[in-house]
Amino acid sequence: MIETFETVAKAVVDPSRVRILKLLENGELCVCQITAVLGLATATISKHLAALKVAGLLQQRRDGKWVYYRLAERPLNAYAPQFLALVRASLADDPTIVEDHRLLAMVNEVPVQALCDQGRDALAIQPPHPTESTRQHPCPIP
Amino acid sequence: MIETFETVAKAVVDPSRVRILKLLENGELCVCQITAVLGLATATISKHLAALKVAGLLQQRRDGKWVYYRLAERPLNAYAPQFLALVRASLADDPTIVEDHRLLAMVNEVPVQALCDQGRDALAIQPPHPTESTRQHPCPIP
DNA sequence: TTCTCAATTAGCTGTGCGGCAAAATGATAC
DNA sequence: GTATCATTTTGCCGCACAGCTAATTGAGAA
Repeated sequence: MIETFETVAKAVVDPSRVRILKLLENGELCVCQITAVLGLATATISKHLAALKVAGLLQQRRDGKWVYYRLAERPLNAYAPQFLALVRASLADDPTIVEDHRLLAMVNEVPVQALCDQGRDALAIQPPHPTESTRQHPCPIP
Repeated sequence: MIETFETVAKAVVDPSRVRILKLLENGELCVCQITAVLGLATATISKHLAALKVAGLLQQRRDGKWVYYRLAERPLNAYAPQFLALVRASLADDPTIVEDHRLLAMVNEVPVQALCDQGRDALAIQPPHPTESTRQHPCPIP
């Protein structure tokens, strides 16, 4: 009861886990995709994903050598849906979340294989949609 | 943004703080009343109350030498109302919460002054509404 | 079978925090 | 003014956990 509630609540306390949940609102993602966006060690991401899964917030699917995670669409415990709804209704305009989604858009332009090989570097050669924040200053100061 | 969210979420992670929130759903309570129900050190309760207040979940009122806390009825930050609603909709049948409410009923039978003087012992001499769990066994085994 | 490699697990370190006792605070009573 | 006393703050201890690197796992490729 209260232990289950605590487990789910704990999953939502950590900023990294909230960022993962917000990313997955757009659909399932491979572990290396999440890793590329968050910029943390693969082991750390994996541990977070395990915690979110235990809390009943995520589900898992294997495809070849990659593992995809998605938001749990079926209530795996009494509190998961309510917390998911709360997160979904929150933080859409948070700077970190916005930046994560921008990186996610870039990640989606790259084949998963490239991400697994090069990690975040796979994004560096992918500026086809320049935005205000990524656009180079015309006269960079040395 | 996400820091505020984290602060409120953190307040809901700890079981003791959830128990306090559930107690206050019935109306405001004095610090020593909460202490008597939870059975923790006064300093610990005070720290929890401060955290809940900082998170925008509680408000404070002084009456004589006692301080009363109540659920924040006006949104003090963007996420407090949603978390309060989630807690309110949860754990009504949790054993710990049920027991807390039973103790709260006993606490309400005792003047606040008695609680401050004797703490939880003030409840021992107050069995006017015997329940299954408090009723004495007719032939106590020595 | 053996090799490869994405993902997980194990082991470690530093930090955050819940619990308590003791000291400080501050409003009320005298 | 001083004393009392509910509450808060401080200082400390032990534990839980986020992060990392290194080792292990296990599914697909050869």
